[in-house]
Amino acid sequence: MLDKKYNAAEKEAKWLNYWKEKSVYKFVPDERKVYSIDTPPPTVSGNIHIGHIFSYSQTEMLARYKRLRGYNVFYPFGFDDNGLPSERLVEKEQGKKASEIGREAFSKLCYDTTDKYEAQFKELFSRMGVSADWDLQYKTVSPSTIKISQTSFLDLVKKGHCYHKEAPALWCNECLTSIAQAELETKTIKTTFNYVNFETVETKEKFTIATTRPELLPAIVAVFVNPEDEKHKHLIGKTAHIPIVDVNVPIMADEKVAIDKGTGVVMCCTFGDQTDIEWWKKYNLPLKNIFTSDGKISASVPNYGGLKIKEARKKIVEDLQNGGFIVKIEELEHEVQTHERCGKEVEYAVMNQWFIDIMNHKEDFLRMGNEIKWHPEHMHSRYNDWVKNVAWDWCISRQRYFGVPFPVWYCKDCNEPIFADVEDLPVNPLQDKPKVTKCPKCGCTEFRPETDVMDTWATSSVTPLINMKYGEKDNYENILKPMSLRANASEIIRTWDFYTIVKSFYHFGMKPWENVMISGFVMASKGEKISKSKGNSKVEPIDIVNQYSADIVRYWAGSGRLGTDIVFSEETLDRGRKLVNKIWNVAKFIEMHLQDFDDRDFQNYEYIDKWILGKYQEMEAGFIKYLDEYEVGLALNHLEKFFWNFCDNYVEIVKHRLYRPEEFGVEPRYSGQKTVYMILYKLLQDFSIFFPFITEEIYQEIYHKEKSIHLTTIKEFDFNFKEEAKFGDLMVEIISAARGEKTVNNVSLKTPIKNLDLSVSEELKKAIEKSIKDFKATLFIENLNFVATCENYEIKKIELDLEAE
RNA sequence: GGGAGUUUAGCUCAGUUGGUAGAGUACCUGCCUUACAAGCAGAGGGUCAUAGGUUCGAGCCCUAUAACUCCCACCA
Repeated sequence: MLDKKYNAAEKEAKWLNYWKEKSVYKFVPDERKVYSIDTPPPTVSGNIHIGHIFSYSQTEMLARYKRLRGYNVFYPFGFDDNGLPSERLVEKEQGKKASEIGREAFSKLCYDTTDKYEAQFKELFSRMGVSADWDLQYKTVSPSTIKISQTSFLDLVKKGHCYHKEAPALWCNECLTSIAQAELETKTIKTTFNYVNFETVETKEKFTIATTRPELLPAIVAVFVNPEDEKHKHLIGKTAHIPIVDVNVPIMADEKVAIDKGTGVVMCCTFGDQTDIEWWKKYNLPLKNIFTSDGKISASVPNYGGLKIKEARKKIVEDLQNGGFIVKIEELEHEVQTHERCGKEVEYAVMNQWFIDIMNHKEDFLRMGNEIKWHPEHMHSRYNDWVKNVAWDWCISRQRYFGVPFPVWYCKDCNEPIFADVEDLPVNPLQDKPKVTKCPKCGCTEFRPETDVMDTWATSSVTPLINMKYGEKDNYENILKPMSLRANASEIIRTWDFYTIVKSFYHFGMKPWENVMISGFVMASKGEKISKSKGNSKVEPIDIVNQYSADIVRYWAGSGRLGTDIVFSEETLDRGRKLVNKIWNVAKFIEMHLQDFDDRDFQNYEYIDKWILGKYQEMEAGFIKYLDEYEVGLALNHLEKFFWNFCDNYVEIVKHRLYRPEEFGVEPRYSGQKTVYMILYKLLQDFSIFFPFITEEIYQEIYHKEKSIHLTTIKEFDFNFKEEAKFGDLMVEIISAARGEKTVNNVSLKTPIKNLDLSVSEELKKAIEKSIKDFKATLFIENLNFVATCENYEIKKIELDLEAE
């Protein structure tokens, strides 16, 4: 028998253990159709917050739904531990920079630290009942994933989609590495707009340029004006003399210059922004690299060498002012590009980097996006916007330590890259030697290893390959190409989703997944995002789970609409608590009445039983429809509504029949038993998606002691009880009205009704007559009188027996 | 500047093809009812952001506007 009170902590621990022991969620290929999920490997950021629970829960529920629908669900779990996020975490914990710790020691610290946090993450996700097959767990720096990343890299090199080139790249002088466009975050900052006078060499004519970055004056290589600019076009072709740094540069024309922005005259520096790079390439301008990699002015720059960028800015402005070159200085708020990992402004640096070709295949990536179904659909436009706007090839090399090494050496003499053989992977060029003994190009016998490592996303973008054990003998390539579902939050559409599509297209010429499901964010309060830096997550996930139980926290996590932000809400948790409690109580009630029940074929249902069976069938159709659209929250809502109707109306009606067969008959009682037996079974299945623990407890107690509810499948009813569903609802309305009459008279619902006079339609009258005993018993009616006919129904008189009190 | 989303009861949110506006919660009232007082029954509470338009009829469709959120582009 079910316990009087449900002890969530105890039962949840028990079932976690049971599922693990019985390998309930283990993926074993068989004849069933596979539903495969490409789970986002969470970044091991050292900070687990409530948002993690939210974003993984909806996917988790979908996995459970697909399992109930008979799919063989492939549901792996991974951790994204390589790369800059982990490095920054370690630097923060150690209070030292990676460069101060040393490459090897630092890498070891990274491994230890990520292991520690991974264990915490895994613990939390397990506690939440995530039904992943933990045997499929991976991390993005293990030998096997390094091997896959390196294989992917070599494949792209071989196919000509990945190249090594000295080119300007985005540079973070806080993290001391190049970064990719996708890692940029715009930030509004306050700065000054400085109007500086230049003059032409030829005519000594003064003209003004406006700049926010005067420290770039030593890097100036040209001045541009718009060819249509009446005020300035006469300057074109002349030479500008730059004050302070005392150099002469050509004045050139380009239609990209906005006449009404600033003064309409722009200085081109190598490099201040992306337009500079464009012009540099287009007009073949010289290169003046004035920044060091750690954010200072190069020693070679007179007067300003060695200063930090901001210091140099201040000093140059002072010098310009002293020289009388400043016309005016305006306060300005503008947006700058910062590195999302550290928030510092980015610069540009010309270095040898590995790039993956993006620009030549944008059309293909858009086509891939079109072939994928996006849920919700409008998230597709975020992908499209990004692909259309991306302006750089993807720089995948990072001048960091903790990541996947490039399987590459270079010839010491001619710099020819020497690639490892695929069969030798994984390799670490810092420790391993190339197979060849001399450079195939120049014959030199000495090599230097590539010291850069790959970008985090270069590895995260091969999760489908990791899942399919790409390159191994017994791989899942044929069942996971493409995978069924990718699920993640909207913020990483441009990184994780995009790069994965890029790689899948280059490797296989096809989309990586059939469906993409995008979740919203958890907001700390309305309009305020939970973020690591703000530390505004008010609750610790594990505390919440301990306080409410995993099932109840899942109720909150599952209640949002797909793609819509959610606020952490105790009210929602309370609602979940009530629901779970109700499920327990009604199960107890049903179990009590099933003690002598044996399940056999039965057709002769009572009218009101047909009503609830018909209602269930209606509900189930909608429930399935929502879930097929990935709308987990709406499905839950829909199910919940039916459930309360079942408890408050159906159970109240049928209970008299269940308690008193001597009065209502043995077969009508059986009809009720069979009905609650079937409906509870289905409710448990449906709720098992959201509440895997309590449903398992009830299921095993009442229905099956040997098998997990999570291994059952849904079989839809094929009743035809539409009419009963309709007239039953009308009866419930009448019952409700009669209850209301008792309530307004401040009497208990048990108070007998001496006379109930109804005017009803012929059809409703028939329906009531068919369920007359149930109807009268529910309301404690002594005399039910049909006094007239009308369209639906009308309650003519309710006479309560107040004496009976 | 371009794009996307949101705006419905005090609060959190549903509202499928256009047909009298919904749930939960909170507040108020009553009821210990052979599962559940963590419950049950009931009441009040809304100019569906604003302004136009289409339509016999608009929360829903069209146009414009506003506020909030997000993405992209803007470093001269």
